[in-house]
Amino acid sequence: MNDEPQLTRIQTRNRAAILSGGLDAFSIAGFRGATLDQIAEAAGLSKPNLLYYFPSKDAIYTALLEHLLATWLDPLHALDADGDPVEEILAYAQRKLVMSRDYPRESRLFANEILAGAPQIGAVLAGPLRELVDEKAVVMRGWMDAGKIRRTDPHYLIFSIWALTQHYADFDVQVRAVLGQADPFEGAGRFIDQLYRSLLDTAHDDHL
Amino acid sequence: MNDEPQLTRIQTRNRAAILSGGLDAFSIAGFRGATLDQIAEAAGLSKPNLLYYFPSKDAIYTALLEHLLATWLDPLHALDADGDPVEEILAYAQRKLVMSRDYPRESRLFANEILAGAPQIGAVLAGPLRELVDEKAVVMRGWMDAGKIRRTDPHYLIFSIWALTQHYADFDVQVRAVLGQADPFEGAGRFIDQLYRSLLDTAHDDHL
DNA sequence: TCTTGATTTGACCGAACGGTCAAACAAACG
DNA sequence: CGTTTGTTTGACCGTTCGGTCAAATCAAGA
Repeated sequence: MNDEPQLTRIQTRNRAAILSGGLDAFSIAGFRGATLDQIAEAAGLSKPNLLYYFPSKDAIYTALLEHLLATWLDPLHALDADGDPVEEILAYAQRKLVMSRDYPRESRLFANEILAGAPQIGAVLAGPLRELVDEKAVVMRGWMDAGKIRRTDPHYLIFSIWALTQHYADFDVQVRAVLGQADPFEGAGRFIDQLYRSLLDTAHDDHL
Repeated sequence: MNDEPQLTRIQTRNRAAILSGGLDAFSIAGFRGATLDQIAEAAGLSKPNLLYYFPSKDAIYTALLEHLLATWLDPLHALDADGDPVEEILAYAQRKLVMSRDYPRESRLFANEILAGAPQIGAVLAGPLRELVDEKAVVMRGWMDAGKIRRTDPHYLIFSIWALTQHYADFDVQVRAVLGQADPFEGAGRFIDQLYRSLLDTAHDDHL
């Protein structure tokens, strides 16, 4: 049942350090561009010691992707069919934006994997991810049929939320270069709110 | 004046093949992840022959980025302060989307460079790009002051267009995995149109 | 035709790569 | 304390990396 039966303190500490170092390296340079020496230095370990805890570079990368995927879809999962439609979608977008703010390395790791053609997680995209998206698309279509939000394509709506929120993690360097020093996430949150409210709210144009 | 005074047919053909092969390799794996052997094979040349036309891996990468930057900002440049505000912004978004459809490798090359921290084009982002964005933000603010489009933050509006359009090039694999086989760009164009029309149009809620 | 310059390549270089291994070292526990 | 298990590392291996070079080949004009 339990994959990791007993871990010593040292194992827990060093495995975490390796995963953090690997996240640093892979999220910047991708799988092929990152090196074990970089990861070892970031983790504060020697390269052979690193390979004492993980059998290969691949294993570190796979562990990171698995851990990522385990939480990456939570915000969409939490979209509640019984909640207020506009507020549910807005809250989903805000959750995704918070993830971009708090876990930018994870977002960039994901982006690098997709850019490389999703060699590791391609099956997840075409399987569980697609099913989840389709399920939530049905929910949204129900809201549209009920006249609670304006009619639009639910799949592209979800894509737009992914794009808008992950942009602030993946293209952080560009955003900050254009905006100057300020923290972009507050303004981004406000804009995204306004954008989807004006798209989804039926109060504005329908029965006035 | 002219950087490349005379190029033989062979030089023209082989330089183009190398740049295309480099674009393939760098856009998938990033600068560090791509190898000269990959580029040489994609270009149909031997590695030493490749280095006869370009002095180094860096030179290929730099040439690609320079060529990219020369055209990357054209769609935003074309945003006309004297045109119809809503249609200008919509047309800009559509131009960017067409670039994602027709030049996905260039978009992914750019994405990889930014993800890596923009080591080569950081100065361009903080310089010419920022100035261009600020200039167009002033134009948009003028439109808002004149009541021609709804008031919002011009910088985040531009970011949102970048995010929404480049997403379909950079995350193409993911989009196609979720949608199935279909071509995503037609639907994306429709959605983006609807999205920005509902955000920007003042006809709906203001003076009704 | 011959010659000259442009092009191509096999062989090679030192460095960096992912990974191995035996030996040294530290921690826990009786 | 000694022993046993867990941990760390220096030295090393084969491969791949970016890049070099002299020699071979090709193209084109006199």
